[in-house]
Amino acid sequence: MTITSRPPETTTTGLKLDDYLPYRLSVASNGVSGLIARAYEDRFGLTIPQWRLICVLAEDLALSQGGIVARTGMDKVTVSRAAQGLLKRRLISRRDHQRDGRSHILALTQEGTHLHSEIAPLALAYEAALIAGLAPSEVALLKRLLSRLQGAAQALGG
Amino acid sequence: MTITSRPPETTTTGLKLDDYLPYRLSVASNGVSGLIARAYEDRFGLTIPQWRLICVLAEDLALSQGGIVARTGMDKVTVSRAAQGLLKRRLISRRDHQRDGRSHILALTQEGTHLHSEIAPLALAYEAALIAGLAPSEVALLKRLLSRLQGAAQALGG
DNA sequence: CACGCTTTGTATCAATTGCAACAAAGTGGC
DNA sequence: GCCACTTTGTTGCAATTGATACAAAGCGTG
Repeated sequence: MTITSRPPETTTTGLKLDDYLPYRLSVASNGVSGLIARAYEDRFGLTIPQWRLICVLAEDLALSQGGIVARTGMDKVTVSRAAQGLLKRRLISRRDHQRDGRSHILALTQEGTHLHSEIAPLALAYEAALIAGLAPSEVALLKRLLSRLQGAAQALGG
Repeated sequence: MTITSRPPETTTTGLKLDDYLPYRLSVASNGVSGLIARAYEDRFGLTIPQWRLICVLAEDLALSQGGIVARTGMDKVTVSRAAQGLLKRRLISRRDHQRDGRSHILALTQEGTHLHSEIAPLALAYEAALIAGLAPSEVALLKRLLSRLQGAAQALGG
């Protein structure tokens, strides 16, 4: 909530938490992620990683797990577990790769495709609600800035 | 990395992961948080929650744990454990509240204040590096938009 | 083809997280 | 003043997470 009036200032350092970008970013992201995660979990029994897999496969049709890792930056362990969960529910299928016995090709089943088409409008509605009141140009700028931050973080540490 | 060229599109739904704001927000935030977390952990042995407590106490001088929860939105368990860790290292002190025997007042020790003044420049340097190349007006807008998103998420979900 | 090296995915483990239950203290109606 | 209700902070527990180690398969040089 961050309600309280903030009287005394001691810092000579010029660091104020409420103005510190990484903090703001984290708080905003946690709020949004929490909201979305609860929605998917409650209504469809999907975790965020599972939902991401479904989205990626809906876009790219078929990928190996390594391909999903490259595409999303998720951890390979996370992808592996998400894939196992989706497999159990038969939302994705898993064919052996012809040329590479280690690798498998993941793709949405019909059921998975159906679920995706069912959830996508909800996801878009959430996004729309979040950005309600913002000008399209502001949203575009926001996305550009987020990419920039992500790139800078990666360059600095990754 | 998100390197690959993205040829085939199957979605009739208009949902593209790379363009989906909650996803972008989460990826950017994780990248930035990870960077910062590693820096604090490696160089000072502080977790992010601990660092937040230090910042809040540097700004507000003295607060109960409940006050910190109200101020930051952190979970009370997280605050409790962060406080325990800082207490063990004598970076904060803990006086009994006069009127309320359940509550304690946390404040930075001299050592804690010193550590804060040591870390703050590093924190600011990271922020500066992240937003290098952005116009101040863009940064200001970014912060406003993040607040907006956070508020919207809270309003939608509780 | 044999040997080392890389790559793909899984399993194991330790740390972090947040919810729920709890003890201790405070508040208020009667 | 007593009894129910709230508030503050801690503890226990179960789930999630990611780093590490690993098995299985491919690659490549001789």
